[in-house]
Amino acid sequence: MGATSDGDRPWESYQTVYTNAKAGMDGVDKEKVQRVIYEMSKGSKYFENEQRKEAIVKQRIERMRAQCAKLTAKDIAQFQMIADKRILELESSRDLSKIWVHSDMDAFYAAVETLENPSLKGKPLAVGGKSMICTANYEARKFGVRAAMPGFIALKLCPNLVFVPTNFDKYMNYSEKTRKVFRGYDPNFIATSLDEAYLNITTICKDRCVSSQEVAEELRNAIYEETGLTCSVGVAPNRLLAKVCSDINKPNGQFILPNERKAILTFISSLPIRKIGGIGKVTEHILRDVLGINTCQEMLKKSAYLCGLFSPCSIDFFLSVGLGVGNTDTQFRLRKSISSERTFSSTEDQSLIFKKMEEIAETLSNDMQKESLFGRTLTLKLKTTSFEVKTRATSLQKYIQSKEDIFSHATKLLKAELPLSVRLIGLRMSHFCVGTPHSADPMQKTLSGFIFSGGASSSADTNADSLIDSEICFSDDVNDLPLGYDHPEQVDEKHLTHCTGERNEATDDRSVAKVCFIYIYSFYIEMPISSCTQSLMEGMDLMNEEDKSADNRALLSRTQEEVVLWINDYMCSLCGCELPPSFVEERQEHSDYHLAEMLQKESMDNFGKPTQGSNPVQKSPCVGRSARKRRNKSAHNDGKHIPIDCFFERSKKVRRP
DNA sequence: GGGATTTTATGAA
DNA sequence: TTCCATTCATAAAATCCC
Repeated sequence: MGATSDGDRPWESYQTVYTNAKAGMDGVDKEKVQRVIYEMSKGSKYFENEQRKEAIVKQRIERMRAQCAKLTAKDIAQFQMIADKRILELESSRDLSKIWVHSDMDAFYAAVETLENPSLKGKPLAVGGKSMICTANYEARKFGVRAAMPGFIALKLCPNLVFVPTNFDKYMNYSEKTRKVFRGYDPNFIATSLDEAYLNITTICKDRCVSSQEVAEELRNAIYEETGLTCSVGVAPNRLLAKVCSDINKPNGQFILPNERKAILTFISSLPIRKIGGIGKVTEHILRDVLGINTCQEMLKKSAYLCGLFSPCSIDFFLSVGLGVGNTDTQFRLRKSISSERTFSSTEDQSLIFKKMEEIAETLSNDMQKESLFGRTLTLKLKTTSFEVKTRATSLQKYIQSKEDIFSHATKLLKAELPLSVRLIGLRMSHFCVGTPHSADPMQKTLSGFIFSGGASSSADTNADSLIDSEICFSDDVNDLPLGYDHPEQVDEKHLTHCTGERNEATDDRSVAKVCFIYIYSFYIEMPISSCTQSLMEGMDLMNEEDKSADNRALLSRTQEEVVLWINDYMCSLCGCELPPSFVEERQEHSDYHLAEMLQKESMDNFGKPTQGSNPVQKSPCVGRSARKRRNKSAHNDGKHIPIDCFFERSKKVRRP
């Protein structure tokens, strides 16, 4: 098959992400672009690695073809039944009641640069460096220049190309202006990047009795008035389709897909699969070369084969694409990892490699401090001189954040890989502990909620484990310990005996919670436990017996009331942090955070005792978790959500009919 | 053997 | 003359460990 014309036109087989057509590239001489990219790349280490990866994909395609060929008529009939059943289920989940908008700024970074420097107007412009371009304006796109293309190739395609370095502060500033406008149409809008967002305009349309077309026009005008920049929008009954629609009349245009099943199916029928978010170079290649699928509608025609080849998750995604069914609810995602990586000229010099890694550890640590994040899984990423990517990960006993901790654990990972010739080093932290609004675990009990609601959760989780599983944990840094203690173990022991009399296996979660609360309280106000234990313990015990003394009521209400006021029902009055109304748990936790802050401040006022160092609350008292196994790891996956980018080959252990 | 963790691959902006 | 980024999410496969 494929290897036909490689002799005459070798560039035709060299496909990269940026050889795919994008908005504004209609009149481009694709063959010329492809040839230039090939000529510039040929023979490089990068090129060789791309060929290696391409060969792996080809093998995969061959494997899948063989798998298809083995299917008997009976197999296919069986898979067709499974597919039809799933199609019916997905069809019945079709929701046409919502109106979604996808807004996408036109050549955002380039447009901002031109707005601030009008002399750039009309010139082909690329934002980014010599090694990589972030965005190209429409003048540059006529030459085949586009995002994710290395600068030196772009310059070859367009010798008059003007380069402007990126300036993210500037883009963030303009992005915030657009978000101000979005908020007026949907306070819970979903921002997916600096220049893209999804808005649910169902309510706006209904309340104001206007069509989605009018709202879309108004929105684009409002964005232009606020920023001086143009955007394109797509309107559709779900996010998957809205995203496709926003690309149709780019730039400075809009496309409305009505909320009618027939219109959607017509729209989908001829739509190339590559237009769908989540289907990239490899998936397109596989679907085309294995099953001959080019359009979304063909997903349904080949549904039996899809069921025979892919995982349930991928099948759901592909069939949804065929039906034009997509997500219609507003769901918020919390950060799951944070990373930093740098590319440099290849080196084998080990002292230099460690020096680079130390710099990255510092950057990462600083970024984590900005968001008060502590993580327990550290991943080292290496890209060798031959462009091969390796990752090495380790999960730790405690949560870390400091540069020293990150660097020392990364060093262990790196040492095992030496000797090495690398061009990139990266570090990533994940598995965060709670402590700030942005790192909240949705399953996490809130501090006040846990203590004052009696602590016990639904059913099984009613012993001291809940504290460990809830990831309330403490620093093992001697400097962070309460006065009079110098070892974390000593603290645990002293606290438990001091507060409960003796360490008791039968300790219920409520008393553990009390101990924990007193610990945290004493920790925050930096006072010996003995000075604050008595009254607090009494207070909580009395409350338990429903004693309604004024003091206890005060303590209770202080903890349960909303400490935070939400401006416009969106922004925290105390710190400006933004949390939409639907972030119920996160808001409660955020409130707890400020409560702890207030308790600390109050204690300073009362006792006139200055705190040492920076704000202890800010320090997020974490770290030091028991080695015990975690349970209910993925409890929040309800199985209904279809991730947009799950489309992998079905594993070997696939069930046969 | 099965759950947890690690590694690789894909995709998006 | 040089010569292909960074950050994040997620799924599947591979491996580890009890």
